[in-house]
This record gives sequence, C-alpha cells and structure tokens, in this order.
Amino acid sequence: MGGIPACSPERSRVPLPALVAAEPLEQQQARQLLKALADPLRLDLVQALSGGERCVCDLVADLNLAQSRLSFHLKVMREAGLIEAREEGRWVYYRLRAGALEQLQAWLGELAAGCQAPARCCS
Amino acid sequence: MGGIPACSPERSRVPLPALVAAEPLEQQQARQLLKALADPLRLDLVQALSGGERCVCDLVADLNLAQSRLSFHLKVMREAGLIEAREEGRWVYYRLRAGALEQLQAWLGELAAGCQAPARCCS
DNA sequence: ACCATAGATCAATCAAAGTTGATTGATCAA
DNA sequence: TTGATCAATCAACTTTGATTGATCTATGGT
Repeated sequence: MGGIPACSPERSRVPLPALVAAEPLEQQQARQLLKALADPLRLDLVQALSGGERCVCDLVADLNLAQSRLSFHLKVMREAGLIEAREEGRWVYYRLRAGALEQLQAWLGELAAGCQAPARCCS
Repeated sequence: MGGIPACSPERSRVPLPALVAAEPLEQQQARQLLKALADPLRLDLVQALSGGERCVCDLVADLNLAQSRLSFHLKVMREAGLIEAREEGRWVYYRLRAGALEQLQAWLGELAAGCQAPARCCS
C-alpha cells in the first residue's frame, strides 16, 4: 500500500505493453480481450474505431464524455491489446488491432469445434 | 425487496430464456456473451464444456468448487445464451451453444473488416 | 516566458459482480 | 415413507470495477 514513490513519477505517455504476436492466444489474454470488449462504453468505442483510426479529442467530442473517463477505458483496452496508440505531437490516435480480433475469432472457433460431443455419463 | 411471495414459490428448474436464432447479433447480446466469457472461472467452465456436454455434479467435482458458486456462474452463462441445459432425472447437463460462438465470431469479423482505415485528421 | 490545449493519472466515491453458507424443491433408492 | 443426493435460490458479505473531479506533464502558439 503506502509505497515509496519511484525515483521520479516520470509520467510518460502510453507506456503500456500488450499482446505479442499472432499466436494461438492464451486463456489469460483471451480473457483480457473479452473483458475489454464486455462493457457498453467500450463497445461504443470499438464501434467508433471500427471505421478506422481516431484521435482522443475527437472521441471525447463524438461520444460526449468526460476526458478522464475516456482515458480510463482506452487504457483498459490498450492493456488488453485490443487497441494501440500512435502519438503525433500533442495528439494521440487510437486504432483497433485487427490481429487481436482475428486471434479471438480463432479462439472461439476452436471452442465451437468440439462442443457437440454427447455427455460423458455422470458417475 | 419485501415482495409478496408469488402464489407458490414454485421453484421449477432452468427457467431462463436466451438468444433466438443465428441472426447478426445485436450489440446488447454480443455484450452479454462477451461478459459471460470474460471471467476466469467461467472460462474454465467453457474449457470444460468445449469437449462436450457435462453434468453439474461432474463439473463441481472436476473444478473443485462450491456448488452454489458453480450454479451462479452457470446461470450467468445461460442468461447470456452461451450455454444451454438439459434435465435428465435428478441431473442437469450443460453444453455450449455452438451457434452463439459462431455469431460472436462473425461479429468480430465485421469489426476487423474496416478498422485499418487511416485517421480522419482531428479538427 | 507565459498561457492554452491534449491527454494521462490519482484518490475518493459509488455501483455492480462474485462468494459463502444455509435452505428448498425434486428425484430416486431402500 | 424416510433418507440421500442433485441442483437452484436467497440473504449477507466481500471484492472488483467504473465514475468523478483535481492534478500533472507535454506540446505548441504568442
């Protein structure tokens, strides 16, 4: 809890890592992606980004929400690897990571594959 | 809150409706499915069901969890239309709804389609 | 240097989800 | 009919997640 503040707060922007490659997607990553998608506001954001890259100030205006609120949700999505950011001067542009969506699709496909088996009879 | 108990408590099992067809999937339904998937325990359940139908008592044993806890999560998944139940005597068997998974896949596909457009320049 | 804007972060608050243990209704076997 | 087991539900509690408003840093214009 009451942590020693690291040498300097050093508040650099967009410091967050994410998913790595187009690999099969581990359960943990899938969960983060799903959680990042499973929220009404974030779903609106995804919708807004589904037509292409947008900058934060536009999103604030278009969706008419508090900037800190937007920033919070963008962070959740970024940390999940669902979106990525590109800085340009003062502005930050966000876009969906198509790769993440495709990984998730593939992951769902695998689930659907074997799920029709008849019940193992219970004890 | 302090409700008048309906004529008789009538605790019939598995009363919950769900998704209807293999249609394009509305945002609200997508969100429910995503939320149903976005939980560690429920993901374990999905995993367990991905090989085919299982009965509750087996799931309790295999995943080693409290029965009421399992029941709660099964209900969330059922209400989202992610799984469905089949009663047989004393037992209830659950299985994944492949249709739901496929709908979700398709929904993701549409998102991925247009998201690579270059930024609309901001203001 | 100064001020305005863009956007991230923090602390406090509030709401939504999950957990637990106990109870209840059904079903089945003895 | 009694007793055991399966599974859903409820009420109390705990944990997690979202919202808000205030700061804070970086960039750019004057």
